Amino acid sequence: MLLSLHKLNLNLSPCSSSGIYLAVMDYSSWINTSLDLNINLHRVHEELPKKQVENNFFSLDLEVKKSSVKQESAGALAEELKRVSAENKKLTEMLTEMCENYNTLRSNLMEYMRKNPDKELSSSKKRKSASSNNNSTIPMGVNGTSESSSTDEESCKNPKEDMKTKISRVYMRTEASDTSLIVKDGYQWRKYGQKVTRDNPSPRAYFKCSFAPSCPVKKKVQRSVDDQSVLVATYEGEHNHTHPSQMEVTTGSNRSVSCSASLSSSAPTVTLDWTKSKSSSESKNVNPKTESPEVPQVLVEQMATSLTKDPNFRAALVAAISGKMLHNNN
DNA sequence: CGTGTTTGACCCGCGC
DNA sequence: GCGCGGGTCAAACACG
Repeated sequence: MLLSLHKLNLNLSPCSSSGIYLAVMDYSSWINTSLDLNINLHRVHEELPKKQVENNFFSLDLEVKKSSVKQESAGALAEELKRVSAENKKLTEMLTEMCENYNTLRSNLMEYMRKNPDKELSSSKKRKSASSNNNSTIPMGVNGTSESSSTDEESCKNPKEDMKTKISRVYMRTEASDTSLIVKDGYQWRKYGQKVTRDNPSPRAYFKCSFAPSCPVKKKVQRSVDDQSVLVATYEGEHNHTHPSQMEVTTGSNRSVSCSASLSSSAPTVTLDWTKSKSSSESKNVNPKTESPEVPQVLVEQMATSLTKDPNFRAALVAAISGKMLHNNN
């Protein structure tokens, strides 16, 4: 079980801002996965002698080794370890399969979107000269993040540019008290300006992709004039580079999970950054691996909270770690 | 010291 | 031509 926990290295990476819906879908599936894992964890927890497990975990000084564990119970533990390892292997395989399915689905979706880029545009073209803050219908996603179709209201002002740059808009619900204009989309942005516009008391922040000038993408982030808890991010252009988290994966670096070095690398990796605190500055999260970029922060925190609050999960973690220790001591 | 943010100044398009 | 407003620049500043 410990092994599978270590292998949880979430790779949800929409290639562009238009992938946020996808990320939401994926994440819900991962929630289900975690629930399954919890169920299994619970079983492990029940089947292991809790008291002994906790002793093993909290006394790190080889007392465990010296303690008078009878050979019978040691044998039972070894058997249990074997069983848990098998279960872990099975879970890892399930996880692998799930990730493969996810990747297949995602690539299919990307392919479809690439082949049908005009379908959404055509509908928006019917709208005529909407106001610059058209919030009449804000589609909210599961996690409060959503995206409207690419708008052409800017193209009315600048038709030439619209031929080259793709403009999309993303709405993201945040805490109204949160004054930071941060939209976590996974990419790294460099803020280059901020303005208070006439039609909205909230300041508008201007960002460039940190890969600029090679990557021409810009984004503007401003709170909705109607609902201060909604951030409106307007993206201009398309990234001409891979997603930072994908780059991490492709380069094969794996720095995030300290205990995973000894594990086989066949399984997909999921990184849930539980240590990440609310940062006041998006760009300070320079480590794309720990950023869990396209994963909504709230969701991550909820998952982390639910897991860490779950006594079964904690006990199972204790069991797994102590099991590992025992295994190493043998 | 390098990198990113802040913020006032500047540029430019648009309407009058 | 002038003023307004949105967008960008770049020096100063903050931070690790």
